Amino acid sequence: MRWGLVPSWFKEDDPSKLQFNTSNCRSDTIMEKRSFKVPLGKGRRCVVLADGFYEWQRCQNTSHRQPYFIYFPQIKTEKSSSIGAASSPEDWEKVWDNWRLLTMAGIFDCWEPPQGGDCLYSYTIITVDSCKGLNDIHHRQVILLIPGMPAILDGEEAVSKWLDFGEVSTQEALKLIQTSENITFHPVSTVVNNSRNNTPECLAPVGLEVKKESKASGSSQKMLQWLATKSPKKEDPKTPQKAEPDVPQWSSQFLQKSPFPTKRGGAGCLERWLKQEKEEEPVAKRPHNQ
DNA sequence: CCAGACGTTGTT
DNA sequence: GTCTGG
DNA sequence: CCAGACGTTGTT
DNA sequence: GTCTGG
Repeated sequence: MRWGLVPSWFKEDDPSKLQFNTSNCRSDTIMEKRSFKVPLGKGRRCVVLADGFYEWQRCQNTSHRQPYFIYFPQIKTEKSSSIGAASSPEDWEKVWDNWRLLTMAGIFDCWEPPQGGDCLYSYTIITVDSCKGLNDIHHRQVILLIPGMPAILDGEEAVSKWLDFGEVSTQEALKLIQTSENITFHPVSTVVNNSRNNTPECLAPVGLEVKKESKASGSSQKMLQWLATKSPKKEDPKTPQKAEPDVPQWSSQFLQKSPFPTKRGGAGCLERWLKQEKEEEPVAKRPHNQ
């Protein structure tokens, strides 16, 4: 699925021409936004998985912005109870082996290219007010981190309910969209500032940097080396596929032939349902008072 | 009725 | 200053 | 969010 | 496609 919801009514021939941001969806106005309310009413709810996400702290009197990696608290290891610059590479290995992925609530839609072709599935991530923990005290310093954060579905039950469009009405599902306090974070290098950088260094803990880019120090150095060699790959660093001779408007990476392979009927049923835009839905009529 | 938007982040 | 690409 | 482009002619 | 603004 493509990040950035492309509404089903979008008229252009290339989804990249969408002239407004749909990467996120404010939970407080979700029912008054055409681009989100309609697919939500059709039960098009999804869950977005990620190791975590980044936020930048605005510092007073400087243009420097400190990035943080934010994620679910992880299972404790015998040696350390938290992840930080002091953690050893060994601890990190165990943590990564059992990493609990962040589960964020999203809404998706299906877009049929006007010129024909497979439907494009795309999604938006719902945002909520930031939690206390992200505006809290850290290293004796008050850090005012962020005003908003993604809506986190904490636990299997919340995830299941959010996905169960048949049994859980939009009204009920929206009750799952609230600020979660079950989150932790640590500062990371400004290497993450450039989105072209996609290396383990992006999420490695660092001491709060002071001025210029200081080299990673001591244990941090060792850990980075470990991350570079043994950590799970975040993406294939290989060269991008060379362009096809006759690829039309958008990159083929955004097109899926069949997001739900018709294996044993069940998925095919969902696939069929996804394409039926005119059918009455089994979901209760949406409420207007949230 | 028609025309035009349809959205979020953040803000010196 | 504003928009696109990642 | 941040980084980086923002443009046209014509082509080594 | 659906809603808002004029």
